Amino acid sequence: MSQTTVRTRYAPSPTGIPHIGNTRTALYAFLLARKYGGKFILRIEDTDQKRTVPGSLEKIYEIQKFLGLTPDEDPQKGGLFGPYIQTQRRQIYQKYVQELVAKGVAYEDEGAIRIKMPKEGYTTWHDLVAGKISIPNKEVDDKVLLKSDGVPTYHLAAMIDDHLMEISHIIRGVEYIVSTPVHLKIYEALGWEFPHIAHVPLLLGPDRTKLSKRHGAKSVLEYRDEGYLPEAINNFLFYLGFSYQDNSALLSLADMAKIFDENKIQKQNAIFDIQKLNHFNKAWIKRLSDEDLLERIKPFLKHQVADDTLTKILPLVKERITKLDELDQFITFFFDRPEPQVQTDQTKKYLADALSVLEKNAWTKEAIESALANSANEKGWHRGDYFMALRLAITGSRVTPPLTESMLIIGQDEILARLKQNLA
RNA sequence: GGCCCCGUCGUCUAGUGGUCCAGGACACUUGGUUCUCAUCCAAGAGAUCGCGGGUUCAACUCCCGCCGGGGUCACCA
Repeated sequence: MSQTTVRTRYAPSPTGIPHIGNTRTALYAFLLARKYGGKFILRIEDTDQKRTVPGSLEKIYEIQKFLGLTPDEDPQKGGLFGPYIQTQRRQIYQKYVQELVAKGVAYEDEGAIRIKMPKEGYTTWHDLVAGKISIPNKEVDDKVLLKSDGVPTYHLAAMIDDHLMEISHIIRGVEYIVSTPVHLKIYEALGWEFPHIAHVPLLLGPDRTKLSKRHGAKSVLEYRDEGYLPEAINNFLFYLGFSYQDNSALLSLADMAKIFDENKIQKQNAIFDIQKLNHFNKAWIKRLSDEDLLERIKPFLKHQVADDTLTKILPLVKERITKLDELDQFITFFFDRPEPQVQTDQTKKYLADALSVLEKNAWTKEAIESALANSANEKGWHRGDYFMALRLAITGSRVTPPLTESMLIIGQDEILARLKQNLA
């Protein structure tokens, strides 16, 4: 490695939308490159044509863009080591397969080329995550390197590419641990120096089984559509397998890159805990500036709301929502007059009183608040009950943003109308 | 099943022989602030450190066995 720059890669196969566990691995690869001022490469491993799902590539780009995990080199923007799509590199692999065969490290078998693995001894390496790993060679069979149709398998293509693209750190999932001896063998046979390697653990579902599509594992895109912020997702993923301070600090990608340590990635599988994600999302929403939140919330609104109105509403609700998609329902009463509530004799008294107060009162927060509170006090009424009756009549809900501020936004005429309607 | 990896509160973790009858965070409970909710503040509950043996004056920390979980055994990645 020595003086060479750090280059990491995220190499998904376009066989569907990567789920959030894969994305965590991508995040770590990204952070490692950023930490050392290196390069982060996105490479597409599409050697299994049969499993390729159309549209996957676009989704992969979409996820990276959404999270801000921008590659320095990828199929779109290119780079010095392209092409970055393996099926476009087929001729490159041929040369190395021949070299492997010539050296007696690989052999033909029914039209395919297999690597010849030793039958005894152990293959041992230092894994950045697990430490020393040792696998008996007899457990590793002669993997196919080049399929009979001339297309390379992962084992061959990924290793040739990692070397040619000068990858300094291979960061991938634990499922590749057992085939690492094959990869080491290829590097060794070709006389190349093996990169640092880290096998990061899995993300498990709440039932402790591997997160997968059939267990409802979602992609980042689905979380985005529910109203999770990219900042929150990154922050959550970062702490799921890495520890820093109190494990709840709000960190930007730049912050994370600074403190990330490839030697301190957790060894054990982590369980996906939606509550922790929710915590980060809520915290990040709260931290967003009103202007920023305004733009981000728009795609989630069914109501047509003018910017200046939304600007007034946002401060009242931003620390009351966990996800962006919760806001719309929360602010409905600002625009739609709720159905009249069922009133008791007592709540009618409250509303009639409030109506008489509000009809002639100055229309400011302080004036409304004190007038209403004073009136309730004079009658000897419980303020909470009094305001709740008002809240229900005006918003149709027991859980709302602050009442007086909301009233100001809705406007005096409409407020009076709603009260009258409830008294009718 | 063979091989490999892992095993501290529900969850994410701190912890590398004594300062840990185990600390923090999220979630949870309670109280305070408050017109509701949320925020914020405070307090609390929650882990016999997977189990059993060793080694040691002393182990969550070292060794062995067991159990549990996961990964992998494709011309998939």
